[in-house]
Amino acid sequence: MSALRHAILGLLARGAHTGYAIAKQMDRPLSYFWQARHSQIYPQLEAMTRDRLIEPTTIPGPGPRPTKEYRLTEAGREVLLAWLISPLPPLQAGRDDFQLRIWSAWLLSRDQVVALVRQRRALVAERLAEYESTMTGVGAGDDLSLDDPLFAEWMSLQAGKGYEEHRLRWCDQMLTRLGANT
Amino acid sequence: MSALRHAILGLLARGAHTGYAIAKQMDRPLSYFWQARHSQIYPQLEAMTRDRLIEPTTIPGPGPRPTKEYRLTEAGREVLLAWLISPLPPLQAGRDDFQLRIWSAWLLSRDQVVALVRQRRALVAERLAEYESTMTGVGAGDDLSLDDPLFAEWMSLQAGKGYEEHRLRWCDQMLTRLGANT
DNA sequence: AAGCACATGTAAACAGTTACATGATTAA
DNA sequence: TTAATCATGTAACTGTTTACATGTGCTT
Repeated sequence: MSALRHAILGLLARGAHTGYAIAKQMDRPLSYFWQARHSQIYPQLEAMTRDRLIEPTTIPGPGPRPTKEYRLTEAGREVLLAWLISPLPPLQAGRDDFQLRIWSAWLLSRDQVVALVRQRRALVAERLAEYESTMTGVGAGDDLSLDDPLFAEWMSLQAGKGYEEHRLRWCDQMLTRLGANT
Repeated sequence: MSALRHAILGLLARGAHTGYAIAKQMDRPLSYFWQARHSQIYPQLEAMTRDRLIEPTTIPGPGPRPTKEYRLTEAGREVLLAWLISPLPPLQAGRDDFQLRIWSAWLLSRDQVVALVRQRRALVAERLAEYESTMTGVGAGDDLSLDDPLFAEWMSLQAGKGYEEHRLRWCDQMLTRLGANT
């Protein structure tokens, strides 16, 4: 199951959409959602229909081909739910599976969301510790010369560490909002 | 010119490396650098050699095939520098061109780094404004029910907004360190 | 009448992952 | 002697982008 499938399932769980509407949501990268072009989405909708995760109904619309509105099948909803509560993959660069799951967190119970965020928090804390131990080896930033490769590395590490700190704070904020202690 | 090429050029600007050493650096995602597997790197090194951006010298080493150490050519250095000072592409999801450039910022003058970070800051500030205007439409988070899709959207938007705030703070920190006012 | 948003698709190229394949050197 | 690390490559597959292709309905 690819991330794109999960993104589409997450969108359709909120209601029926045409391929065009899905493509429009995924075309602009705001709100931390998945990004994809319509040329990727239309074939994927075909494949998901074949796999009985979604089903189309033809509705009136413009253009040379029939306009189709897709909705989740029961199997589709089950696949989405199973993915939401499966163990998180390790942190990786680029596209973020966890962030995609959060978009569908409204389908889960409070306890399930808390468990998901706690898993995330553990992974982020681990990564943050790696950053901190790496950074003791690089130096203080103020002591480094601008034309020293270590200065550039320090800048990169500052960015990476700040990023993980943000993600950790977010987890803690959400756990507080959910009424769970960190 | 693909991002992978720029990543390899940035690494080789710091000194000669074997394909294996490059692959090792790029295999672990720490320090905000580019991620790639050796299966992507070896063919790319071939292609870059053909394009005269890098050149190999055979050195003694283990295994059935010759061990090659690559270094930048003058043309390679020029391509790297030209990329570093070219206008930043728009913010996109996933892999981050700017973060990759920062890794090679030690090759630039103070003024060039300041210009680069200011460009970034402008793009991030623009995005942050988009987040803020979107979030007024969603609501307060505390008022929303956990099983409301808007609650999940609020969580996503909180994460995205916090991310942009982090990037903005990073720009300001770096500009201060560089002795430039925001 | 021109231009834009709606709407769906395909083709070709490029990027990236996983798995296969080989073998020397070094340390436990 | 067994295992890890060094070292380089290819093949098959999956994912993503860019460009091509078509035509309606609404607004200016």
